[in-house]
Amino acid sequence: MTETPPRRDHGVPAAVPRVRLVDVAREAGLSKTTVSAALNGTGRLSPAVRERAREVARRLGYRPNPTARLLRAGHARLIGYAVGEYPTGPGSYMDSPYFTQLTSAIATTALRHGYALVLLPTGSSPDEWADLPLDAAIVADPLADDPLVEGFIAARIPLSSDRSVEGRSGTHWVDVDAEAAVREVLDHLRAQGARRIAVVAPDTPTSFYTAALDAYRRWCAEQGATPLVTLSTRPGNGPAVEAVERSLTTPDRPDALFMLTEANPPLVLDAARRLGLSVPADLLLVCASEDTSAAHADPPVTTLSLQPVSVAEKGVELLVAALESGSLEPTGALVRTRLEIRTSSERGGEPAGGAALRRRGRQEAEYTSAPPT
Amino acid sequence: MTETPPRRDHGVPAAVPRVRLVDVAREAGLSKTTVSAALNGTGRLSPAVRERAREVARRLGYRPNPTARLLRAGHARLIGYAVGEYPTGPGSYMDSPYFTQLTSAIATTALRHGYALVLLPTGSSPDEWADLPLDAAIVADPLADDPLVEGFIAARIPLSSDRSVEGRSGTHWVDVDAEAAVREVLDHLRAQGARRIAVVAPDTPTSFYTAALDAYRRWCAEQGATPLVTLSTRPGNGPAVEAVERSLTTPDRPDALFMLTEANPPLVLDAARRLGLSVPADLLLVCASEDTSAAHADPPVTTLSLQPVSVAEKGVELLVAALESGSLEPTGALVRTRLEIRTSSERGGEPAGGAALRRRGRQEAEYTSAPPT
DNA sequence: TTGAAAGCGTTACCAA
DNA sequence: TTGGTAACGCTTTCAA
Repeated sequence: MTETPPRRDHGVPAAVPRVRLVDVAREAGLSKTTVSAALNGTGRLSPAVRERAREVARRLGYRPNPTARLLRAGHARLIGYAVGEYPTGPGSYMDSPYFTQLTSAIATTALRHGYALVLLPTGSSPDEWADLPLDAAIVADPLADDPLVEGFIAARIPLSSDRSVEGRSGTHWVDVDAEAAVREVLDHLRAQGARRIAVVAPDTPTSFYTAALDAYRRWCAEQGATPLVTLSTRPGNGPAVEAVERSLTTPDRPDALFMLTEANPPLVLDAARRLGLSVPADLLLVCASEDTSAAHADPPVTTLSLQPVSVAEKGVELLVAALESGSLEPTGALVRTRLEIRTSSERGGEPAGGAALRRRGRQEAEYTSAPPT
Repeated sequence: MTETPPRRDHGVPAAVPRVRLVDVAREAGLSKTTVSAALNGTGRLSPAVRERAREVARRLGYRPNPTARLLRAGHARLIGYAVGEYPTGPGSYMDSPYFTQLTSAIATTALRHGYALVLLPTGSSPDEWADLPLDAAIVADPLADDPLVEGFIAARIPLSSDRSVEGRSGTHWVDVDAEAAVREVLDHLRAQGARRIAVVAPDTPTSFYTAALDAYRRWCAEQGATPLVTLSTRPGNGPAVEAVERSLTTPDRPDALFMLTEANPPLVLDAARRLGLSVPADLLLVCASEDTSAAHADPPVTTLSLQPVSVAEKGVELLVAALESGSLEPTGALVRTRLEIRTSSERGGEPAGGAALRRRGRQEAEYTSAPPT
């Protein structure tokens, strides 16, 4: 006989009492075990029984309880995700194309490996996610002594983050090769004839920007050049544009600008234009940005991509590998950036307007104008 | 005596056998019940015992198993989130400021109500999330007969989406008032002197764009004006800019442009400039966009905000209210858009460059240039 | 004040 | 081939 436990509802008033495995079993005149095997395609069951169990389950609208399965399975296939940067400021990290692409790619990659991503609040305390059945976590751009990072490590939850966690048990890191990236940009600008290369960078302790500024200063020292650094103190396009204006109106007016601060490239061009500077004739421009508008700007803007997709993939892969193998061995990887050279940083490049005029030549036939009513 | 069940490891090789409640109980010489009460602050325990239990738990590094608590509690406080638009195209929905702000706001609002968001893949089949213990789901901009929407409804998982789910049991909808939005924009442009208002819209079946185009055509009919519609067929800034160029080179050249397609506003200005059109003197411009660069463009661009934050808040609130009350009663809400009028749509507005020249006057002292090395 | 035992809903082992 | 029973780890009722 199958047991018939009396149901004692507790908690939220359940509108419809959920159909459980026992309910299906009772209705089908089978045992829980048999029905479970039938639905999961496991065990050795006669086709007739299997089909009957399935039919009854379908008829009753049975849905296995995910939480119960999770408890049995011992893992939830859930990865927590948080971004450490800009803990306070207005406008979340989602305003940055770098972070949106990173977030999107992490979610996609995790999903491909069978894990779903749980969005955690920036700057939250470890207690808030203690009730979530997370198998692992990813913290992008952690703050110094990030409470989230420390919390996950203390909870022995495998963690993927940046180089600041290097070597700690159960952690994995991915970082961008800032040194190489900066050198590539500066060497490129110098080869194009730039002699006074200014940099606009955000005033954050984020590892990439710190490392990038260090690399810039080293490069300047090697070249015997004067570092020209302007800091943008708050996130957002407004402050970034102001920083550009300040940078370009310096006594020793630069002949090239390397925007490390993430800003909308057309806006940077606007700023230069307002100051009477023609890009690339008077000013070479390179923007560290993932903004797709760079390619369509006038002139198209050279960008340094921090390759958020690669960072995401590597971070997830290291984490998943450790998860599957059960290893606590820390691992890490360095990702190469990508310099996409466009007109804005090529001495002798076409001035603004050129590309557009050409484009107007091959007007497409897709135009649809509704007829007069 | 406390039971001492032999641990039989199964599944992934656990590097460190997790500390369970019984382990703490045994070590402290107490029962599971007592330790549980001590840690949760429930029951009536002597301060001494409570402290001892806590001390032992701390010493052993005990972490309650979230899944087990969830099974008891009957809910996971997890909300699934997916976006239906652009199921195939390259570049995810995360490329759009509207969706990033929506996503960010939904996550924040949900968290504030005690729910965490689980990112689901766009266009996934219902099987893929069947193992996730979701209490509810949100599908932004669902496709027609979206499999995700149908799956959630079939699984009796409370759902928040757009108006297409209106009236179905356990569903909630939030939509933007497209009709009112379009009328406000067109009336504004007409009041500024526009007579031939062109529209560029994406070629998607998304409810907002469909409704907006309908409203535009109705308005034109009322005014006895000719609808001038150009469709941008693919997502992204490139196709949007091309559509703008097509729209502005029409035989009956428009004197105002209403960009429904989400594009980077400075890029739209660029396109107009390349065609020899000065904004706002020759062309009034309004962009439906959440892009913050609109305010900093030259001239600043008037935007129609679809208020993703309001949409997010309302959607989550309706869902949470239903979750807490256990009601299956469908609910819904209409959100008002917001027209942010700037120079680009004001006849007689300041030409490009003006704002910047003023700004250069009050140069700030924040500039930091490193001294020569 | 403390603790034994009964669930929560599922899957896996092993006996019938 | 099928089914009883014992976990998974926790909270809670109820009896001592």
